Amino acid sequence: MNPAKIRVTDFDLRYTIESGQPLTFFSDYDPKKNRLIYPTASHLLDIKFTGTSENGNLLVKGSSPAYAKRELTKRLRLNDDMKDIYSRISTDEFMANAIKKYYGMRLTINDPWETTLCFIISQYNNLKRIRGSTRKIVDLFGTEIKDDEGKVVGKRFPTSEQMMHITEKQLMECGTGFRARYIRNASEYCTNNLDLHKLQNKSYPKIKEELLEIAGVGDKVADCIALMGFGCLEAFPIDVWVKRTIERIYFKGKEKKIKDIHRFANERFQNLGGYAQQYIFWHGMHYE
DNA sequence: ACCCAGGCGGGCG
DNA sequence: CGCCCGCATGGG
Repeated sequence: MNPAKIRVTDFDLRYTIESGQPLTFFSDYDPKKNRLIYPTASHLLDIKFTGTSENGNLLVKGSSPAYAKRELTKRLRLNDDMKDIYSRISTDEFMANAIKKYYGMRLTINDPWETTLCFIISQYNNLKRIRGSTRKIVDLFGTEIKDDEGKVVGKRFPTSEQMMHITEKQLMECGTGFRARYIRNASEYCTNNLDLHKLQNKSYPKIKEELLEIAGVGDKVADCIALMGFGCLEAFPIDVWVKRTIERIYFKGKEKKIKDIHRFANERFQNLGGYAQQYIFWHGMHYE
């Protein structure tokens, strides 16, 4: 089958993949070739980027062109008008620099359950270890993905129901530490009490409210899931890097409460807090 | 050796 | 309520 060719503008595959979103944790990316192997629910997509961040193409193998286009348009938020978004979140020199440095970095939309797991694992953790743990879970317990000839080409994330049967000890062996208990609980809860897919078209406050019912999911993780699992651009997750960076840039290094930072971000970035946050996080983390 | 990481729940005042 | 603490584990 011919590869799908998708025109993209204001898009950078590398920054999008590497910027600490769930995609980072369970797909294979080769920066030299600018090529991504990405497991969706049913296919293993082989994605190659050519061109520049202003004007490029995605060449996608591994599925029909129609599927590839539909899936990636959603997952990589290809319909976002980045020029408009940038003009609205570029409120000062720091934001302008962040946008310039990581031009084309998109938010992504990931499977809600995968997103939930990734961000439960993320708490009080670092990117390298989050990646290691999630990959190990997929390797050990994931579902096989087959191509048209029935050949196994990769694995995808286990469902909550599949994960319900993984013991705490097995989860600990994946390096999840004290989060193993939360993972077990979330697997049960999202199998028996909360169907994440039914939150799909709900409002951000409603989605967050429901997510907070999962033991092991707090304010920050719920915002991450709302943003990267459900696409709520008004969510503004505040982790240590975002907090630290905002205090440094906008409050002369003075410590602020999470609540105050939420208020600040709401006033400044309005319903595009999620995008602003992604640039603050990634640029702030690599600052100096 | 020591400190920290895309935080959270529980316990205490 | 707000604040403080412990939590597993590997890398700097």
